[in-house]
Amino acid sequence: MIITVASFKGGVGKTTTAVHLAAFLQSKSRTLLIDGDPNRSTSNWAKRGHLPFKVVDERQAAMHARDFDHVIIDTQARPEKEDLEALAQGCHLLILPTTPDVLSLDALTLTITSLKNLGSNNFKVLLTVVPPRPSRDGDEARLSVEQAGLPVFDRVIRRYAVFQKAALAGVPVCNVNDPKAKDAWEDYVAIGKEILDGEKQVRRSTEATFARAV
Amino acid sequence: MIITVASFKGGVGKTTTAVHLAAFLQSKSRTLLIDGDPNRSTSNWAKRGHLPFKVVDERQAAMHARDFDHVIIDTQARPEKEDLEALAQGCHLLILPTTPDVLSLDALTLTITSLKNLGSNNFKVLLTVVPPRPSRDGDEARLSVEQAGLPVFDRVIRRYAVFQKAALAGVPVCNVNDPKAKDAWEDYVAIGKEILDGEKQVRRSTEATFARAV
Amino acid sequence: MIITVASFKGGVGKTTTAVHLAAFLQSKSRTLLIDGDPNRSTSNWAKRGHLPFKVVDERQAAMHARDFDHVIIDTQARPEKEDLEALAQGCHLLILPTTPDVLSLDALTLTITSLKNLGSNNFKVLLTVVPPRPSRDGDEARLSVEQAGLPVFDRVIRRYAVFQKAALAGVPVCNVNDPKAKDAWEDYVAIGKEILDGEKQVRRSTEATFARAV
Amino acid sequence: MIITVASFKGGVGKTTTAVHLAAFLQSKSRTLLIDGDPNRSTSNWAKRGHLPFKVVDERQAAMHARDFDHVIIDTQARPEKEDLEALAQGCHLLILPTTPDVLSLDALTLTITSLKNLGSNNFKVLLTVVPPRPSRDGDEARLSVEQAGLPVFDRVIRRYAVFQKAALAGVPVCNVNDPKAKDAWEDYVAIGKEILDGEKQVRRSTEATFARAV
DNA sequence: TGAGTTAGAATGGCACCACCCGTC
DNA sequence: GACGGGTGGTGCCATTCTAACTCA
Repeated sequence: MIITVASFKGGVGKTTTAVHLAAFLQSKSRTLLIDGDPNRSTSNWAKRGHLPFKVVDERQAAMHARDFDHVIIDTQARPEKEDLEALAQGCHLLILPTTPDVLSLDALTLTITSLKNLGSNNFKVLLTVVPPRPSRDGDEARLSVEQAGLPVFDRVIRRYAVFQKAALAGVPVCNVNDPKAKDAWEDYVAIGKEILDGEKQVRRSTEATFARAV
Repeated sequence: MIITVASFKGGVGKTTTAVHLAAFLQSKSRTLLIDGDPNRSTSNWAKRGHLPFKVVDERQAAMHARDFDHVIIDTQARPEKEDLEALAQGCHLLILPTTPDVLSLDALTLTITSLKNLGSNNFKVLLTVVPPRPSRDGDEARLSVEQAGLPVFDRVIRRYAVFQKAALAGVPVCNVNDPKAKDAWEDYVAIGKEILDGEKQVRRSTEATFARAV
Repeated sequence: MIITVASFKGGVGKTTTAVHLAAFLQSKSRTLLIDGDPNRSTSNWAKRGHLPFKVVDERQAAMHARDFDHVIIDTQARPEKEDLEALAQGCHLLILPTTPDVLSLDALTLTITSLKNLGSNNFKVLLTVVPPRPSRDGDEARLSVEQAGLPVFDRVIRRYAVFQKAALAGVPVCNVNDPKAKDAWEDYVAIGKEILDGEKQVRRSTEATFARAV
Repeated sequence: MIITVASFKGGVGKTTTAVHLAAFLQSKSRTLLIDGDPNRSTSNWAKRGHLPFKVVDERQAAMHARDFDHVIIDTQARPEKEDLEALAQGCHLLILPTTPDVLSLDALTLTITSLKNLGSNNFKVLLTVVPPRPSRDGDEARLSVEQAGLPVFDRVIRRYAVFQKAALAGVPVCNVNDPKAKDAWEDYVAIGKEILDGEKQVRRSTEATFARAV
């Protein structure tokens, strides 16, 4: 499965998302992370410590892609509208992490609408860096995104300091010694399961269609 | 005075910084904000409510610039290394807002070092979205930036929910009805004063040099 | 006076026009050329030789604009429809150089019509790279543009090899040692005069309106 | 086999080389061309007419790479020194097309030397746009490159107008109706055979090494 | 004078850090 | 002595309550 992570704004946990989804998928099957971000943020993460999967430069994508079952692509920060379509067509699932603040949601809805109009249906919004209750930011953001007619992951990624600790240590959050590490990791595990479930569902419906056709 | 706000990552409060510095300077003298961000984030902020200063498109910069005493330029999100030099030369002060997390600081130090080597000395780092104590993130980030030999503002911008409220309302934070509005606004007032003090100091030293020369 | 030069296709003499109008206006008053083309074509022209006016990067526009009487803006190659309006509003006169071939004229009329509908009336088409008689391309192109209801400069810029020589040498044509240099330069002088005459006329009518109002 | 085509200057036939090598390899086995050039020159070529192989955007590389035996990557125009190493590591063979003029050769030797020092040995220079005899440019260029210790293809690509005709028609030269089409096509066929021979040789030596090891 | 509105104060929940303590 | 778990303190955020103010 090929998953692309893209965002219109930085600082929304794009790299964190790419790293942790790769970590989750690696626990299921051979996974490759392609670092397409010009700041090489994923490669730097790996360099500081150790990530349990292979990370390669985007210019080496074609060479390595065929040797892995899952490929996560961490893209550049600010895709143009026209880039989006290309990105969506280059993967099975396009994940768009977004923080629940006005500026990010603005940027999201403005640009995504064009994607929806293009007929792409292989993308999903992921709410990240969600502040703890009693802040209702997460719920409001979800509402706003759903009202725009965009698909959203059921689970959100909460704001935990342990994610920064993990970036500093160069490991995924599950390998950090911290009381909150488990909670943080479970957020991504839940997202990973949503992804795999979604894929199964797609396959089943495809097979059903195929069976009917026969 | 011409001030440019630029950053390597989004979501670090670039737009918020541009808007509030413009609001502060407007209280001193006629101020123009040039929206150079491709998502037009500043223009959208203004559209939702009312900002106490003029906002124009970057393509109209040359036309309006001469009518104002202060000009704030909100640039695009991800300048290349080579862009940075051009940006620095196009203003009296280049402000680089940064959040105190590892990924942002990485991006900052990597790219800025080249600026320092180029001999530019008209830039200053601004720590933004700093989490409250007892988190020591702000202090650690300051230390890290200072050790890299980069100039930093004394004051930092703290993480307050009221900033998002202000963005939503389309006004500067000082015009929001909220118990924390005053605290948030004072952070930017303090930065504004640091800027004006710095400018005075530069002028004084320039005049002194001139006087000596005569 | 602020003049923007924009075009929908490359290779229509956009840079050549910007450079020579700046050279003409500099002979009247302090003139600045802003290089807004991503390939930095004007800056490269200046780098190869010497231009009799100041050339700056677009990102330094706000800083320098106020120190000059005339500003010529050489924009990026391929503006979108929505960009056009912004460009038109950011200057006193928008010049659209066009070669007299079918493809260029097509692109021109299609896009400009929207400008006309927006009520902008501060733009003018300039026929460039016009082949010598007996080719009637120039006349036909003029007819076609006028029938579309678009304002055109009376004079056209003829196709002269000396323009390429000038670009190579990094100087305006008037400083090239060539028998045709004078003819080529006079084309731009005539355009420059049309521009200044137009401005005077506008001023006179504005003053007349004002007098009547009083 | 994964082949990357890169060059330091534009106008050296990078796109032409990528297209025709892909056309040749397609006649042997399933071949994919990845268009990594920001101006989408290859995609545009394909759009004008029809190319006998699949062309995809670089952002879709990971998705499609695994379904083809050969992959040709047409990279961006102006790689930095640091990019070169990454490019070389991302392919089995890095082809560097160069025209036999002083400026190009200069740029080539300067930058390549670093590659050679890095120990990369999977690259080869291809002389392109070589003018016909009696010009000795081709021979001199080959001499100069060989003296620099760089590997060069035995065959060169000659300058034929039919290449431009092919680009305009959106097909490979072999599908153009022109007396010179056969000659032009044979140049690339010869290069293609050199590449496949080289690969066989590498495989044989690898197997020999392996056999010895056993 | 009463009702609605608004500003300020108090409360509870959560996340973070620091400290303490027990165990190996 | 090092590591892990538990506890307390601080600060932000949202809610609720209360008090004062406005307007009819």
